Amino acid sequence: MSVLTDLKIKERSDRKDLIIDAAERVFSTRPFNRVSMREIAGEAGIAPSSIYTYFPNQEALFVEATIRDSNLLIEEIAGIVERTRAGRPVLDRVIDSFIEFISKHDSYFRMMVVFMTIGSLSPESLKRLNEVVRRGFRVFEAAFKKMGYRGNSRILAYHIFAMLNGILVTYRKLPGRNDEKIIAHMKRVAKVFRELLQSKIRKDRQ
Amino acid sequence: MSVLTDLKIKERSDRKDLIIDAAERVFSTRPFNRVSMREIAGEAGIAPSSIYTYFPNQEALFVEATIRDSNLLIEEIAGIVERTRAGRPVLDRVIDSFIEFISKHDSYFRMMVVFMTIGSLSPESLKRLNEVVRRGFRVFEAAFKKMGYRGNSRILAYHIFAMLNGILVTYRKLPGRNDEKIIAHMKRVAKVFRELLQSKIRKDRQ
DNA sequence: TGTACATCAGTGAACGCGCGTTCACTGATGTAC
DNA sequence: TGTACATCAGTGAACGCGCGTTCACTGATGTAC
Repeated sequence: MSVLTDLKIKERSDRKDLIIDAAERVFSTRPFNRVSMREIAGEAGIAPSSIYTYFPNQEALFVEATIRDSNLLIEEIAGIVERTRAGRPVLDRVIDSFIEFISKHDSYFRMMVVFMTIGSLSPESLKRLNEVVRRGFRVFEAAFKKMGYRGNSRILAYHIFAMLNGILVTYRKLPGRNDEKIIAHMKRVAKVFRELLQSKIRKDRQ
Repeated sequence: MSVLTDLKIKERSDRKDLIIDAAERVFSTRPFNRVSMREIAGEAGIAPSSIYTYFPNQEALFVEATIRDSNLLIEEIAGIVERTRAGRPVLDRVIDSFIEFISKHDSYFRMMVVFMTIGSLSPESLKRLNEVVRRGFRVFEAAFKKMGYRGNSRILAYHIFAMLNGILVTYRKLPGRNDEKIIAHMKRVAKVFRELLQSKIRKDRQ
């Protein structure tokens, strides 16, 4: 019985993933005010009403998608921080990976911005999203420690997270440039922070 | 005849302002997916159709509102940079003023984010908004020069603008804190950048 | 092995709603003689 | 000063549309005997 139940749960989660995949494809091809349950259902090849078998409403679907992608991103960054040996340029790698991930997962980023800007989420959703963000902070802190920063790395984590978000919001849609150029530009702008921080760390060591 | 024409133009611009004022009041009290032409008209005390006497469509109204506020903000920052004597902490003042302005003009910020995220503006609107952003960069550059920074102040301007945007997007709606605390938090996080930059300027001077 | 029944993912049609925008019109104001 | 006409800001009703969500149902699959 337990085996069967497990199978059921697995199946259910597979189907949820399928719907989330479709939602992301829609999110990354339409302006977000055009993303509708009908559109998502069409992309997934099911009836709009079927979505409600797996998600209680639209917000829950978007939140679940965001959390799924956040976990991917956090794992990727955590892996980089872990694998980088002391003395190697961990922050550059973290910055590059963050910017590349979000450029590749446009849908994820747009959902994030919607949540941050709308500010009318259910308490349950808010709680889940906040938990993810806090885990993200911890990974950034680990990176600063690895760089040899001895000051308050919590506020640095607040700073870099917001700074990277800002660069993505601000330059994601530079008119008249292709994606590659835009990504290069974003990385260059983000590394201003890394250079300043490194210069400070060296100075403090003296 | 010219005098009368001038009066007409003045009147027209006054009425546009009136509608923009109403739009901003609506924008700052409703989540932005609830901001409608009907709602704005109601707030302005006119019929929805009357808005179309002054603005060709919704996008044009939002763009005009954004540009009006941007000019206010840029003038404020430019004034601060101009009035601050050399050696005084110009960047702290600029940061504080930026964060306070945008916290006070929530509607402005939300429109900005919508534009940056949607990416489906008409070329005309895009051009006008870009022109404003470029003027903003120039003001930031002036501030860095005033601080005695001798390096590439253009990329610093790109950086600080995006960083401030990011801080506002990310922390504007921290759950469980009042506005005052949130503003203080944002200023603290933004000043990480100022501290690092100042440390670098001092080091370069040695 | 065959039959009756239970479960439940998935459906299609519909509900009620609010949206941006258009358009024929009204009525106040200004102009010409 | 009085009358006919032109202008045009502002209106109310309507257009067509797409939205999130609900619900009575179907039909495939699994279970019990």
